[in-house]
Amino acid sequence: MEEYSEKQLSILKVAERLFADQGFHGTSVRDIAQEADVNIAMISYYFGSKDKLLETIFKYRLEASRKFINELVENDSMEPLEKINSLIDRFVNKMLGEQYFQCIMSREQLNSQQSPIRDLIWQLKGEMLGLMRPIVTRAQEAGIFYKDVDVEMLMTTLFGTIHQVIPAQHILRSSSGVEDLNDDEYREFVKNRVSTHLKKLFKAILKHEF
Amino acid sequence: MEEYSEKQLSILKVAERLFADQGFHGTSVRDIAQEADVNIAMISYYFGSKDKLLETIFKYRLEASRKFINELVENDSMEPLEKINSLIDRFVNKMLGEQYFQCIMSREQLNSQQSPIRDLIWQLKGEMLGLMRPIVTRAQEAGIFYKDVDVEMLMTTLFGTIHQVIPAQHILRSSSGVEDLNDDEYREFVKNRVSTHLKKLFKAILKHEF
DNA sequence: GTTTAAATTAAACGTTTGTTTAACTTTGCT
DNA sequence: AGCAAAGTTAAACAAACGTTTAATTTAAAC
Repeated sequence: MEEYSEKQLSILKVAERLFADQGFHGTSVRDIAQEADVNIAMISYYFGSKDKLLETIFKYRLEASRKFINELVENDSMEPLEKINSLIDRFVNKMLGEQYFQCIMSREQLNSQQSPIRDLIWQLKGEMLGLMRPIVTRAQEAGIFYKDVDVEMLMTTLFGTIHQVIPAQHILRSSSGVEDLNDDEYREFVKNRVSTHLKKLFKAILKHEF
Repeated sequence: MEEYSEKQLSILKVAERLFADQGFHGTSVRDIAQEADVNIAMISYYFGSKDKLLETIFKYRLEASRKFINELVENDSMEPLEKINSLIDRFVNKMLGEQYFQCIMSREQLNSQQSPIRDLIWQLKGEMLGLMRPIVTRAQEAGIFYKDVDVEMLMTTLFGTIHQVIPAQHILRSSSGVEDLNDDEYREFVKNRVSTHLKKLFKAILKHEF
C-alpha cells in the first residue's frame, strides 16, 4: 500500500529479475546494487535486509494479485463455460505478464521449511480455488458440467501448465516456426497458445460425457 | 554407469534431499557433510566440487530416466488411448517416486543462463515428447483422436501438473480428509489421484468432439 | 613386515556473503 | 543562513562459503 520512490522501485525491479533468473541465494546484494546502480548500503537502508527485500516483492505482487482476484466479479448473465474461459484468460494474462515474479513463486513454493512467504503463496492459491470451485459446482448441479471432475486437480493443472510454460518458452520458440516475431509479439503468441490450449482442455473435461 | 560406494551414495542421497528442500545455493557443503556424517573434504575428494556433485546427481537420475524411456516399448496390440494411459501411469509413478530430484529439476529449469544441466533437462523432455507425439499423430490420422490438439502443450500440462502436485501435497493433505493415512499410503493416494485426473483430462481432450 | 596407494581427518586457505558503521552530502523547513 | 532529518557513500565487519592442504590412518599387495 505504501509508495516507493523511483530508486526503491528500481531496486525491487532488478531484484525481482535476478531472483527469478538465479534464485534468491544465487543472487548477492552486490549484484542487485550494481545492476540497479545504487550503493549496497541502500538496500538495507530501504528494506532492512535481503530477506525483507524478498518479502517486500511478495507483498507488492500478492497485493496486486488479490486485487486482481476481487475484480473478477461474477457476471451472472454469462454461461458457466464463458466464466471459466474468462477466468483462464485472465490468469494466463496475469501470470505471463509477471513472469519474473512467477519464477520466484515457482522456486519459493518448493522450499520445505515453512515461512511467511510460503504461507502467503498457498493462501492465495486457496483463494483462487475458491473463485473457480463455486462456478464449477453450480454448473454441475445444474447439469451443465460433467460431475466427476477433481476441481483441485484442475486448478493444479492450470497453475502447473502456466508455470511450466514460463521456462519452456525459450525452447519452444526455436521449434515453432516463429523465430521472426519480436519479443513482445512472441509473448502474445505464447499467451494465446496457452490460453487456447487450457480453454480446450477445460471445456473437454467439463463437458465431456464419459 | 560407474558404481558408487555406500559413502558416496549416502552423500548423493543427502545432497539430493537438501538441494530439493533448500535449493542448490541454499545448501552448504557443510550441511551435506554433517547430515551424511562424513568429513567436508570427502565431497571434493569424491566429486571434485559442489557443482560437480549436482552434475553427478543429474547424470545419475537422467540416465535412469533415459533407460525408463527406452523400456516403454510400444505394444501395437494396444489401443492408442491405452498407450496414453500407460504412459501417464508410468510418468506419474516415475516422477512422484523421485520427488526430491524432480524438485531440483523444477528449480534448475528456471535458471536463465544456460548450463549443461539445463541442456540435459530439455533434451530429456524432448525425448519424452518424441515418445508421445507419434502415438497421438497416428491415432489422429486414423481418425481415433481429435485432430486439433497441441501435443507440446499437452506434454507441458503433463509435466506441469505433476511438478505442481509435488509442493502442493502437504497442503492438499490437510484438506482431503485423508489425514489418517501414513506417508507411504498417502503417496500412493496422491499418485492415484494425479494419474486418474490426467487420464480423464487426456481422454477428454483427445476424444472430445468440438 | 614392509611398501604403496587410498581413505580420512582437522585445520587453514582466500573469497564472498549480508550487514553495519561513520563520515559526508543533499534536502526541506523556519 | 542555519539547522535537522534524510539520503548517500566507501570502508570495514564478522560470519559463512567452497576448496585445499598436510598429516594421519586404513587397506591392499607383495
